[in-house]
Amino acid sequence: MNRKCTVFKTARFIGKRWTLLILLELYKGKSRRKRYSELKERLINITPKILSTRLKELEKEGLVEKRITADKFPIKSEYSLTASGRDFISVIRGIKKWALKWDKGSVICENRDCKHCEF
Amino acid sequence: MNRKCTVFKTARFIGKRWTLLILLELYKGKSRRKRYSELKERLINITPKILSTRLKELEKEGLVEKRITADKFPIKSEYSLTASGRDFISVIRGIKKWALKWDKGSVICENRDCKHCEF
DNA sequence: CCGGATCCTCTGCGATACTG
DNA sequence: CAGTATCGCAGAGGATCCGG
Repeated sequence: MNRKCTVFKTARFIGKRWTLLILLELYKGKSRRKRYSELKERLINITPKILSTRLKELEKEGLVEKRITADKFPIKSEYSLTASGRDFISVIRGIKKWALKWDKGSVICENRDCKHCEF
Repeated sequence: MNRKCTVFKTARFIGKRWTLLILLELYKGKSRRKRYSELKERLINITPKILSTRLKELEKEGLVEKRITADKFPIKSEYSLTASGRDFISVIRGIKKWALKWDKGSVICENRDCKHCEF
């Protein structure tokens, strides 16, 4: 396994800031589409640059699908999880399961215990 | 989930370079202990600084156990996976499984297909 | 309303040299 | 043998302004 390895790249990928949060936010609504502004509003303190960067990365990796309606104003762009994106949630669940098993469960996420996180 | 969240921290953690490789190297020998120099030799191109940094991080996170014999020369320090470290391999397997499922399986790891990786 | 473009800072990581 | 110390670069990430 080197830096070309998919597993390694995937690990680096999900290690980036906001990536998991964005996936979670899209997952919360199941397959419902979310507007860019909607995501920005919910992801407290995220900057527009990072959000658009991450969305592009996720789109490129095939976890997120973008749909634009440019025919009429205002232009809307909506994002949703693809099949692989939804499937990826199970990977995150694996991480969470491991984290909760080996202590670390006391840490809170935005004032809620990890145990009650929607993941 | 914010930057204090364990899941998020874990994700960032495994996203660091060499971390997975070190865990794999320690896993290869099952519970066998590995010397610092042994790890350095096997992990091609790793610098001593990064190796010692990662080992400290892993030790701090409780995935790796260090044992030193300083009573006689030469000083030996040996590393091995803890129970949580061994358990973490399953998380990596989850990542691999996902990666192989959604294409990406064609990428090679040090001239071997991911499918044949020991993880 | 949805981003792109810029600029700046800060950290990760690597190379090299050195030490108890 | 098992690490530190020092330097420097490149990329991640943030703030802010600009444009279709």
